[in-house]
Amino acid sequence: MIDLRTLREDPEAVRASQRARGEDEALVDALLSADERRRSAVAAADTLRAEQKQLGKQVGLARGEERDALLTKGKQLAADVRAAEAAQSAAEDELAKLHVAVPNVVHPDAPAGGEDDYVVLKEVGTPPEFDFEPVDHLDLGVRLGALDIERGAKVSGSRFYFLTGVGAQLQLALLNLAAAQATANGFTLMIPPVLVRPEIMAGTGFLGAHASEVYRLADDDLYLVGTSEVPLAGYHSDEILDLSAGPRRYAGWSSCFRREAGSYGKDTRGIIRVHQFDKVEMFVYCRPEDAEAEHARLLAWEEEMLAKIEVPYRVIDVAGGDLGMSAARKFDCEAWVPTQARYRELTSASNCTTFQARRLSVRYRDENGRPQAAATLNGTLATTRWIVALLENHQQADGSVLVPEALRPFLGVEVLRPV
RNA sequence: GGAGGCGUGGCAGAGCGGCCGAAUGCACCUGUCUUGAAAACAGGAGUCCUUCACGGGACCGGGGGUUCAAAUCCCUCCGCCUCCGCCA
Repeated sequence: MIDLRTLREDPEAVRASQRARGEDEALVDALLSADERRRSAVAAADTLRAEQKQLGKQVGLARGEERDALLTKGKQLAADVRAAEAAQSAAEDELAKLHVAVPNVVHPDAPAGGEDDYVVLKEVGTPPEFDFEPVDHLDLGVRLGALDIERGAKVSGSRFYFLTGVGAQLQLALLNLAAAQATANGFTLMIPPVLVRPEIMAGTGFLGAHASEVYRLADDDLYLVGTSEVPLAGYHSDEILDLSAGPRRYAGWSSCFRREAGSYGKDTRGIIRVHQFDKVEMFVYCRPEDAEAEHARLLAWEEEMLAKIEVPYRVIDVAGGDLGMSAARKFDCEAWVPTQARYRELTSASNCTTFQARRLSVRYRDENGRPQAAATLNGTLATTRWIVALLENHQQADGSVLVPEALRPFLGVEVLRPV
């Protein structure tokens, strides 16, 4: 949820944000007027309640005729209060409905526009030159005995796969490398639940426009998470955190589940886009004034990981229309995929400012001891998809794949060879 | 799956339908005392909404009901705990 105080003070900023996202500006004014109506409804109901409270005290003391008269008056007041409360609650519902529909206010420096309007912030490394025809990650994976898509489909359907032998080991090595880096940087490693309650899923902003992306277990009214961001954001919900010592940093290791609804025909080959994958994700709670600096740190940590697996990549500043509901700004790192001759997303670092925290009621005490909404951020350290970039960029003519130096201690071998 | 119990402030734990935002203890903060600390004593201290402010209102798991009036009575949902069974 956006901050209504900020909205009242500077509605134009929110309108500008809606424009940057390519969304409806009128929503802003509808929200403003709903806010106004709610506040007057609250004031009216408060006044009546105060009156009723006073009267109630008198009834307790009165006797005889006086008491009867007061009771009659009380009945009338009770009806008035009931009506005023109904009006208040209607106004509150209407406000809430509009409130949750407004996405986070886009950072003023984020590019406006849609998916293709990103800005490239930098490119690191150069795409490898092969003196042979490079093979894609699926063929490589099959030859290495690392990947079995056919049986994945047999057992679970399309977009499912088995990581087999060295494939499974490779993923563990990647995730362990990520977990080790996170731990070394002061993150608390977490293995969270991957099924969450509706209010947690809603609080993270995934039940809005992206609701169809989320698996739901109807019988139990639980949702399968698409990222450990969800349980980690819920971890401190309804709490007042002590952030005086700095940000709280968590690294969540979990399986992630995505329905990939509406992506028919996209990335159908291999493990680029799948229903289930594993990920180590950084998640941070901090004071709002520290969020932007923390966002830069998350990006730096992602780049540190990419450097360790030695693949060329670029960093993009994602445009407003492609941000998702909760993010104010998002930096993606995209690795070079040789057989596609283009960059593909490997990491994503979002600054959600106070948007998620306000929904989930995560607060901290400011220097005056007042509770305030905290800021939350998240960023990727490693996922199953990284295997794609790793295999393709480090392949050799004989079908073997060189293991990057940093990964060797975790994998135990220097080269993966065809079986 | 079956049986039972419980949900009150940071924690523990009281609470005849009106005088209960709520006793008491612990923890906490501020003073006094002390060279300093401890102890003792005095005081303070929840969250949310609303208001420029004074103030007003809401919150005793959630929702609904009874009543002039509900932490207290009724219904319902949710959560937690214990025991038995089953599974791993």
